[in-house]
Amino acid sequence: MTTAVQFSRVLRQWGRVMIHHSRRDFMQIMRESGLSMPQLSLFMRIHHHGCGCNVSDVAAQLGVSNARASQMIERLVRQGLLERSEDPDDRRAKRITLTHAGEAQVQRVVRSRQQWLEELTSTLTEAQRAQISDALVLLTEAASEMEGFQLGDRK
Amino acid sequence: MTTAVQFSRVLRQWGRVMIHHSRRDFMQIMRESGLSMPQLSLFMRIHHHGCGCNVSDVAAQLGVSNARASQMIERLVRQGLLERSEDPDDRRAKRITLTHAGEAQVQRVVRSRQQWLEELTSTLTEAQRAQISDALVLLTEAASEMEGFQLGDRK
DNA sequence: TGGTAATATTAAGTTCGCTTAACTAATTAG
DNA sequence: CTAATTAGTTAAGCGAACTTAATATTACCA
Repeated sequence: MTTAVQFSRVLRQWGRVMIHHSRRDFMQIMRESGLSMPQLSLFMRIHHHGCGCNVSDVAAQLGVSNARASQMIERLVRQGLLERSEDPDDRRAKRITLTHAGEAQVQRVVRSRQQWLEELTSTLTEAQRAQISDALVLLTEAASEMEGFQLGDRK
Repeated sequence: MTTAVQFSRVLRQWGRVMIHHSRRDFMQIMRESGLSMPQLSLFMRIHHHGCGCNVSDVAAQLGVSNARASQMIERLVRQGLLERSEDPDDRRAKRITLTHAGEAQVQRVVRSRQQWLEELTSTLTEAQRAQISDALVLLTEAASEMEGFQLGDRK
């Protein structure tokens, strides 16, 4: 018998494990790269958002004034992690993109998560993987339907 | 057929959904309670750690000097969120614990996560729950074995 | 027992994050 | 075409975060 309470406890436990790891890796990379939490988060956002945010977008994402966003971007541009180019459609605006070096930082985060999950994968049998995979698809779809969370199959 | 690559992609997707929510709720509560990220994180740590950390523990957890930890704690004690008492075993040290009000802040975070998961639970059938539950137990145990992550069945 | 190490706090000073305000340049509206 | 708006940058300044150094108290050790 699986009561709703038991079920949600199992969900929470797995969530704890995931978040614990994710957080630890993230902070590790923060330290190693010398980037702050908002900075690295910003990189992840730009990466996932795809292409060009402008300065105002960045400010809104970070919950910060336009002036501050401009200052942060300025510093990161000087460090060679971000690139600032004119928006051809509106010459007042700037397109903010990751440089090769900036993208590399994002990849460190992505890879660290991937690595842990793949280690985990390797400890499971084929049958277990199939079972878990089906279950997680169910869950993810349920969550997605619950509030239109953007899944997106980005690469 | 479930290849390792496919499997780990499914895992990542669910992870993304979880972390996205967890993060959003956390920041919401930060804003509402007027606590900073390190402060609220600290509360979660103290809560999960069980009983009394001392000042040095807090400093280590936060990656900060002892002096700074002492200052932060001082402020939170004044706000009535933390309690500072003498360690009977070592009278140099102080035991840092959450007050009722501090624990209440932790509970806001805990409940917000719980609530989302329970909403999710309610959209699933009994059979689906059982299936997912089994799968997550497998996963959590695998992760636990992989590196002795402390599960702990607190309450 | 006397000296050294550990724990916590306080003081002083520095750095950093962030905001408001003023300014420039490009766009849109009347 | 002029006026108003919008995007971004720069400057000035406040306050919080953090550090080092000094101090007090307690524990350990030889």
